[in-house]
Amino acid sequence: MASDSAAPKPQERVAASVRREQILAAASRVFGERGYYGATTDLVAKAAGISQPYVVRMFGTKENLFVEVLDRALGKLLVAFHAALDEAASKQETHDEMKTRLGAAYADLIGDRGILLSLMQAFITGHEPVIGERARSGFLEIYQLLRDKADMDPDEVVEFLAHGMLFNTLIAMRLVDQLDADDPCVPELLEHTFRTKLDIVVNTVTKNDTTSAADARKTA
Amino acid sequence: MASDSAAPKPQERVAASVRREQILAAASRVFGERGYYGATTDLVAKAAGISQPYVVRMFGTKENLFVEVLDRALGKLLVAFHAALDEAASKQETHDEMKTRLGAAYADLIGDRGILLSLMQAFITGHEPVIGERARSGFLEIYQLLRDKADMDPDEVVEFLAHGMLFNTLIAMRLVDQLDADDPCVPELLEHTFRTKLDIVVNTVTKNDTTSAADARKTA
DNA sequence: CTCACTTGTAATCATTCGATTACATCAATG
DNA sequence: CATTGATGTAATCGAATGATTACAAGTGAG
Repeated sequence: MASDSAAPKPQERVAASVRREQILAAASRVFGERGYYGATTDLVAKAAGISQPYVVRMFGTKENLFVEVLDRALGKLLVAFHAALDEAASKQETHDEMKTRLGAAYADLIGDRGILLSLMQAFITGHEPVIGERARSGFLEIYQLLRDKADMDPDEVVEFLAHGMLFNTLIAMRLVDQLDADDPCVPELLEHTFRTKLDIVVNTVTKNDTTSAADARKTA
Repeated sequence: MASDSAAPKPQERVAASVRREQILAAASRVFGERGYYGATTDLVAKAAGISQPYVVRMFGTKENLFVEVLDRALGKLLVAFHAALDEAASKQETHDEMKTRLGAAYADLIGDRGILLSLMQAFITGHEPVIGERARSGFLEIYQLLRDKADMDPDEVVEFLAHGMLFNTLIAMRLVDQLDADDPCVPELLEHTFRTKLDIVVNTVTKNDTTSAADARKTA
């Protein structure tokens, strides 16, 4: 214990632009898991493997950091949808095929953990002036994309969004790592919600947790 | 300032059982609006018109209070669904009529503000051991009720739950008091989501806010 | 080499928050 | 009336948290 003189501190210096991305990735996970209030700048710092003051200095305030995470998440979602639409158009798919493709694109976002959960956390923080405003405008942006670029009528869009919100909620609720519970309802509900994407969801969400990055660093 | 001798303190004593209900009602609003972490025992106390230590002594911990709010909300939801099912059965309604009735019962819960939002806040706090466990079991309880007592097959239940989650999300996002915004998408999205219940949602959610009870007390 | 800039942290501060303690005040009961 | 329990708060405490300051150490240009 006291004779631990081996590695006093690796102290590897990294370009600020790289650190910024690392912090945003860590913040996405932490905010997605604990929400705006429940997440602390120190948790983000530990998840990113750096000190808490660095996080604050890089983004000024916790609110700024959250907004940046939110903007990134929205951007990735919109890019994924645009890509799916382009793909569907290039293959001259039917309307239903395109909708399936959009749903798959949404589900695949789970691979980049934190995106959907950060969005969800932002949505239910509507009472915060800055965050709420950004969340609302972002949601409307998604709505308009689906309606205009995907030629969906309002009812179809609502349907699509509704399933997306259930998707997010079940993941946030952590029902996905209760697949082996004694209640047979769990797999039934999950299978009928996630369909062909269930394996992706379970495999990406069950693995790791918020503190994995910090733990790995400490262990190493 | 110093000559203020008019009303030093009304100090009306109320039975603890009544206070308990007042606190739970206030907590339901505060937790529903700000979530588990964002809500403070002092905000709840102010909304209930009492002191912060009283809130803590009555429920022991903030977590206990939240769980009790969650249990109440779940109970009210289940009661509302059971009532709707009984009503549908007594009138020998069709399957679709019953589903419409269930949807209406859900929407009417908005009248008791905080219920749906507290539930939603609990759902996305799945990482908290105690709250998460209760949220998951409650969600499964709802699922089973709809599947077994309402004779819905899993796909129908998922469909129903999905729309419920979008419902909750739009309210939490505060899109409902943006009806008069310049973006014509807002009324379109809201109308296609809330249908005939839009007026109820707008009228109950737009009015008042968390601090209304405390403000009224102070003003009086 | 040296100077200036970048990257990074330890230490600390002021606030906030949940919780505890001690105390006050009202009401019922004998 | 006096006693006792219920109702309620002021004061305060310790821990957590976002933010600030001061400082250390690496890096590249001239």
